[in-house]
Amino acid sequence: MSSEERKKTRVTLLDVARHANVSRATASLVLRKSPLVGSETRMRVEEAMRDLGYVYNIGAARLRVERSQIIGAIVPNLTNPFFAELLSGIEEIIGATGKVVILAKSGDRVEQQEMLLRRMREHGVDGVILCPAAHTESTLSEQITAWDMPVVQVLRHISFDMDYVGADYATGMRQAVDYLASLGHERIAFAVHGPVHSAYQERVDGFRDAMLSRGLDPSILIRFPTQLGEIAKATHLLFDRAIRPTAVICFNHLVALGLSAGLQDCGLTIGRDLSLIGFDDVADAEAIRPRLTSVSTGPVAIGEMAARLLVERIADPALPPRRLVNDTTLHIRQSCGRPN
Amino acid sequence: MSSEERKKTRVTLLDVARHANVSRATASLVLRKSPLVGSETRMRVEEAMRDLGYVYNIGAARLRVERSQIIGAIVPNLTNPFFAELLSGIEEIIGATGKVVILAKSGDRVEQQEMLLRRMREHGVDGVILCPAAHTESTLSEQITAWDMPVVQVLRHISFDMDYVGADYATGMRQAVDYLASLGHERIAFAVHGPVHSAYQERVDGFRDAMLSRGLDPSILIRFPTQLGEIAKATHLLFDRAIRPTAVICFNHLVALGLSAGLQDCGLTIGRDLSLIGFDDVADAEAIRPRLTSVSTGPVAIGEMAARLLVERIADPALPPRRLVNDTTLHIRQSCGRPN
DNA sequence: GAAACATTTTAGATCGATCTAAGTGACGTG
DNA sequence: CACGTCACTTAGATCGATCTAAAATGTTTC
Repeated sequence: MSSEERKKTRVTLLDVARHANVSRATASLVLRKSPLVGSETRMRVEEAMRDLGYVYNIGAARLRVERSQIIGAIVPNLTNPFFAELLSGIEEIIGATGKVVILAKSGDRVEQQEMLLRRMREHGVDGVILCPAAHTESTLSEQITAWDMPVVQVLRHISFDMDYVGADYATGMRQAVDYLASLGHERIAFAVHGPVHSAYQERVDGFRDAMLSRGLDPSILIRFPTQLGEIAKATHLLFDRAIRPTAVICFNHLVALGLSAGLQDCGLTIGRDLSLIGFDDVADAEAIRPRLTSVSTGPVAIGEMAARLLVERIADPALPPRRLVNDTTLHIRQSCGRPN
Repeated sequence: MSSEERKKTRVTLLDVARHANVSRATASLVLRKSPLVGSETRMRVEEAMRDLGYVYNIGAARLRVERSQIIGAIVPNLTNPFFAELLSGIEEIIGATGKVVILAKSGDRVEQQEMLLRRMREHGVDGVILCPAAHTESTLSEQITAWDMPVVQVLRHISFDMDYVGADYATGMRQAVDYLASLGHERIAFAVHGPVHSAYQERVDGFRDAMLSRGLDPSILIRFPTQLGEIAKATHLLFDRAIRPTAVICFNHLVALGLSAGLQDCGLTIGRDLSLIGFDDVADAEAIRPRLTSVSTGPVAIGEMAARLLVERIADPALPPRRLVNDTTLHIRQSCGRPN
């Protein structure tokens, strides 16, 4: 009993081998489904594994072979459903390839992100899917290549030397602007918030380009607070300017939800008094009434694409860097009408 | 150059030791901040680490010492913001202790969950935070103790032999029922959905008890579809019965969002024509108008509690199993009024 | 100057897998 | 019957850390 208890040691491949009357090497071959072992032997070993309740020790294997079967995912934030959906896509694909994903949030803080990258290297991850924290220096990319660690950037990019998967923000913006323009809107505001990063810049640029190409004034950029509750309270910012917009495009789903609530709080009717277009269309946004016309960027699909890209990158590190942008779709619902 | 290239081997502790003119053992002691090494030596070694860009290899260390610094988290689903917030709490605490979390979703499928548990064992996780898939057999708990793997159950429980952290669903239900009753409601429905599990049962039981103790009919249980969009479309189920409820308590935030949307689609005014109480109050629910009166269960806090419990459990596996329930709070907002 | 002691340092075994290179038999062939 | 082939099987080194037990060094004491 006491000797049983002290012998808390896990079942090892050697135990299996002994139990099956073969060598450690043969047992290892069975484990890796090598065609070299005879079928009778194979069966005996597999039975031994079952009998002893053997569990493969990836950590030990990894020491020899250069593959940990772990990949990392670093996102700014998890409470934002947009990133949660992204992660869901990542986990789906990575899990299907038999790997496992280590999750971490940077809080959009560069030092935290640095710490996480180091921690992941310590764990010997095979690669990382990184949504770079705002204000990440582009030199990070050089460090990463120096470490030769496969990395795919998602949603935001800091360098052209690494793979990137994101949404086609420019087209999304154009879809939104075109639609509003087609309804007759001319004074269109872009309601932004959060830190500046590539995706922010692309949306702002996309907005500007789309507006200019229609001959409209692209300068109505209004900056809102970070938190959902605060955004709703700050709705008045829309009306504080000399030129009052007749339509608003929202930076992301948080701004969309916030303004949708805030406008109703002001007693305004969305779609009649003011047109509103959302961005990023996460699942919960379906529940907003009036239904939000919105540009959908497909976070789950982006996560899946990023995961696939990373897997390919790990398989062949020599591949030239690729950039994938997911198409956006304008879902026309009820939050837009003609200007008045 | 070519010899440099082929020497792609990572910097090891032995390299550091040689560079600092000490033995591997000493370098290892420095790494672990042992007080045994002289300060001059320590500095020399630390400098060598910096010079060579040494990265600790946790995997190798783990082979000797029984600690992988990895914990697992298994949830049914990630696109549901409730679980995302839970995860955020978990990551926060685990990350702060220097560990790392492996994330996986079971899709509420028992076989998938089994596969994930095995995979995590293969990775040698120090423990797992598990939200058991619906229909998980309680025998799983025996297996887990046989593996002697520290596990904390969250939100749902299948066994009293393992730690558990959840919300105080019974009290939450009582708060909701009491509040509605105090407004004069007598025909209160409970709108449920999803698979049956302990948390489901606790809510249903809580509802029944609370209703009975007020002398009210506890039998108005209405079952809704799984998807948000479907729920809204199924709103009519509320009115299909002989006795028409004047108030509805929602099983979770999905049902709350769905019905909130569905009722507005029916042209009803929430709070006047029908009172609605939400459950689980996730961040995005703030954007619903009229503002949803809701029982908040605090997923982030639950995640944090679970993580702390797991850390303690890992430190002392002999601890008796504990059960923690997080208090619920009724947030009174605008979705309830007197019956008419 | 030897013994006793404290302070640092180290050689070598070890964890649990994989990989290389070599070793068995059994069988067919010239 | 020696030899090459084929189909398996295996001993032993190896990955990069930790740990034990012992050695080297310096200090004090008698």
